[in-house]
Amino acid sequence: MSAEPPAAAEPPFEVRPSFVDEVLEVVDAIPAGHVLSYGDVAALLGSRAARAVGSVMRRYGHAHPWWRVVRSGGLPPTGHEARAKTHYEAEGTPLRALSRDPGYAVEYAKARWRP
DNA sequence: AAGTTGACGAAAT
DNA sequence: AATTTCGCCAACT
Repeated sequence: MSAEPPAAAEPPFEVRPSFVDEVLEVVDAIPAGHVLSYGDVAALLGSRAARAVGSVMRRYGHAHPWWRVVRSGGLPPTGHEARAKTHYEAEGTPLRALSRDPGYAVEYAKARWRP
């Protein structure tokens, strides 16, 4: 018998109908002076897709407080280091000087938003 | 339609 | 410590 066994295994997790909307909603909820990492945003959605969060932010984040989402360790978004620093100083986000890389980073342990 | 890329991240090498 | 590999999901080619 030849019938092909599709063996379609269903995902053990719920399928998110709109990952994009949920990402933007979380970002919009981060209070001024605080930050979340890309991975944290994904984790709040029950996912590990930190990269997908970055992809969403690049295309749709322009109308949202994109500077409140940082990389692991508090490094600002790639390609917008200087732009983000202006926002952090205006919001009083705790920063830390670095001797390398963009020259500064957010003090993630202090600035991290805990919902 | 299938593969590649990308504001990422942690673990393995 | 640096580079590579894998994971996740949307957008682009």
